[in-house]
Amino acid sequence: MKLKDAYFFTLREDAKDEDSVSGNLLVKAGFIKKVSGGVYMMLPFGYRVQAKVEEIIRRRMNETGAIEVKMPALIAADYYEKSGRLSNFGPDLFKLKDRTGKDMVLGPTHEELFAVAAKSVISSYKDMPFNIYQIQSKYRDEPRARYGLIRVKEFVMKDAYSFDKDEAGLDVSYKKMFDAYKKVFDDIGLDYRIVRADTGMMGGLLSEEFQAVSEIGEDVLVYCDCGYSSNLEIATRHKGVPSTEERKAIEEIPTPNVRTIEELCSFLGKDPGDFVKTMIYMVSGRPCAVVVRGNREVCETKLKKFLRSDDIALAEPEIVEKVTGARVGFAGPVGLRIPVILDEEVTEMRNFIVGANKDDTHLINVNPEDFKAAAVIDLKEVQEGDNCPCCGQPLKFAKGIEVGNTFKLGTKYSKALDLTYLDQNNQTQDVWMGSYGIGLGRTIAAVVEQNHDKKGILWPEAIAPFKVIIVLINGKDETQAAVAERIYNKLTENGVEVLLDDRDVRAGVKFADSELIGIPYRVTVGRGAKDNLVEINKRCSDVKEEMTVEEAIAYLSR
RNA sequence: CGGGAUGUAGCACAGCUUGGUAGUGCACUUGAUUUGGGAUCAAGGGGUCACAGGUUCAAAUCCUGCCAUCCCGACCA
Repeated sequence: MKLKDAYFFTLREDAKDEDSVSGNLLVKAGFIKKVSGGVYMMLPFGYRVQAKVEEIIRRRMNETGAIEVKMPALIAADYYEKSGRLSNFGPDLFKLKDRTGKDMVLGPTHEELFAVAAKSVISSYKDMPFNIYQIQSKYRDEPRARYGLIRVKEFVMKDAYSFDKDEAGLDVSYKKMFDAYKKVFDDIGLDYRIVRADTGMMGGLLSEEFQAVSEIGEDVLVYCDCGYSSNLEIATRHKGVPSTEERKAIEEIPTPNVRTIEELCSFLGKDPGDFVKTMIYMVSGRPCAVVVRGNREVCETKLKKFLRSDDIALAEPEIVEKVTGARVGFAGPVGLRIPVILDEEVTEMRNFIVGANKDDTHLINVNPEDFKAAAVIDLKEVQEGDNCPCCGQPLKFAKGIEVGNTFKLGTKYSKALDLTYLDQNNQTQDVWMGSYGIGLGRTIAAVVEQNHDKKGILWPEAIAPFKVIIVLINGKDETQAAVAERIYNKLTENGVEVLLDDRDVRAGVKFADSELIGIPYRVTVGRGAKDNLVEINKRCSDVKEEMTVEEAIAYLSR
């Protein structure tokens, strides 16, 4: 591509409405342009990068034997009604009507249609396994779009679905996809980590996330040198050592207007870890107390899983008062008449402090024997430094951007969608499904988050929009122009993707733009041209190397 | 959905408190001088001041409404 007559622009100033480094750089460098909140145009260079990512994914998918299809984005709502997801997705789903009033949705993900597609081919156990996938736009009405391409309302996703006759088959299909995903992200050159994740209420068997390590990541990754790796939502810790402290007599103490753990700590001169806090939740309309150590957070994912309900929320103050008989801030497990779910860590504690279910009052020297727990489970979030459940070493935390997810769905899904086959014994069986997604825009944004400097983007060669940019210093100098043209033609002939900056602007502008857009190799054609010499430098280093035109062509054609 | 901030030329902003009919930098056009790290000088073009009402002789400015964008929150007792 020659820049002079191309559709190309960059911005000199930061975009005022982009909050992330990647969003800002992609906008400044002219790769994307915001249309409205969470909706972007893909401009030529951005589109080229996306095409590169697509090709890498396509190659790795096809290697596994997966076959590409393309589903519509506009889908009759019936399909989602049947699967129960119309309500499940709730407000995140884009809903619309056609002119006859028929309800339609813009697909947020495509299990339904893929199941429909699979039905056409599956009737016998002999019809499996197979895997079909697509690269297509998804629509989700995010409550808050942000971070450039990272959280958007319309995005391109690769989604694949595997169909097997039994669990062993699913394991094989899953492993294939899992390995292919590693190759995809290795090819792209992303720094990522694979973590176990919650399977959610759709009832899968296993979910693993591919997380690009990044400070702006919205997920917390918990890991250990021993190999343990998990999303915070389901991470656990190694059990602690029970306290051997002698039991003391329970005692009521006045704590006027002390409502928060922090206030209580300064009031009593204790640490949050000396307290046990009690939170009143509403679970499908019924109150329930959740009890964890004072310096801990409740993990709602774990709670939901235990309660087998998605419908949980902290109770309103009025309910808390009704249930505990005290204002918010003084709830405790002793004497409560609602079910108490206790975090296992509390059973290791002795003589702790809890709310007394009485205004301005707490109890000290409380022990687990002093109240009844309906259940004792792990329902807290782990913290950095907690002991690894596998090896006991301190756990480490990192933040990640979820760029891919692999999912063993099992049969629950096919049951809901009535996807069955006949086995060797002429018995109807459920199909075992897996689903696998990669967010293209997120992947691109994550690459930029991980690969940039003050001057701009540093694309890994695998997904750079061009491999080489030729900076023609003075286009009016016929020798320079001829040399640049010769290199451009020769490289193009050799199959190298090359960009020629033949614009009639000053050299400084061309240098700055070449760095902003992050092309891996730059050829500078300037004063050396008359001696058949050019300069080469890599975007990722400051070293300039002078060589002859022929040497440069050979070097860049490798 | 709750709280906050912002909407003025293609981009980034000033002007608003104290109403008097719009400005700066970059970009753009023309000319000259420049020409290996975002040039200089000169002369220009471009804005129903987000939108809709209201107050006023007069509104970018004050009032009301509305839309959009961004931030924070949307669970810690």
